[in-house]
Amino acid sequence: MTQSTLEPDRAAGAPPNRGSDSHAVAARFAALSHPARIEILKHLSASNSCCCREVVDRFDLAQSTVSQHLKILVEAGLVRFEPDRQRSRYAVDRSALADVSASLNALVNSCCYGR
Amino acid sequence: MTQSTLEPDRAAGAPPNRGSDSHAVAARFAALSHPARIEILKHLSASNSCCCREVVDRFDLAQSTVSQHLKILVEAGLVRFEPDRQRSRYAVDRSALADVSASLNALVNSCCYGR
DNA sequence: GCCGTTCATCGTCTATCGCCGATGAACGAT
DNA sequence: ATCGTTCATCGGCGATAGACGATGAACGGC
Repeated sequence: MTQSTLEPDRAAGAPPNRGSDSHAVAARFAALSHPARIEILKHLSASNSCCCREVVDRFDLAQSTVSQHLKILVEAGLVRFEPDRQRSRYAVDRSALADVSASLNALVNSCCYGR
Repeated sequence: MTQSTLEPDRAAGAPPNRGSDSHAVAARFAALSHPARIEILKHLSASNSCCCREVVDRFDLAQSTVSQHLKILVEAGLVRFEPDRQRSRYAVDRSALADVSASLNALVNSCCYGR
């Protein structure tokens, strides 16, 4: 819906400019667009990897809420999920995060290349 | 609402990590979390500054929709607005954009400092 | 003075977000 | 076998996002 003419090179079989597809980039930013998720990311990275519960009693959010936030981060590819028995492991995907950063840098550069 | 314990160092008189307040950062990412707004940003920067109309007939969105997107970008501080008669001028605030990029870099670094 | 253009704003609609409590599955420990 | 813990998912609720058309103000040109 509403993808309209935003991505003219979308329908074609072209695998064009990886890393600067507006939809993909926007989706990643969306995952970062909530303070709770940013804090969760920090927390995850501080303690190399966490289970859900660990996050839950750090921030006072309901377990279901935290689970959802984690899911969003996972689906955005920013966090890797490893279902280890009960203690499912959530860990920051540092390269993915660096990737987003690179995308943003690219955007900033494309906005400043002339000067 | 729901700011709860997300910012543990909020209530104290501490002026702690300016520039990495999760709320502020998240708000900027929110502005970037829509493909149309990313494309608009690119367009704005390509043609140094634009009026609303110019953006409107580049992307096929209603004028009101574009106006809203621009407003969101302005309110996020990513775009500067100069009401020049009819042809209101919208221009990317490059330093603000660089700032967001820096915030994200900081986040990435804080996620990778150990390795 | 009158018309066309530009644009911000309002009202409306639908879809999604963000939160929660409840539920049920999976597993560990006793 | 049973109980407690962990966690993903569902359903519901209020709020917000994103889209549009319509409206009215401001201005330029005729």
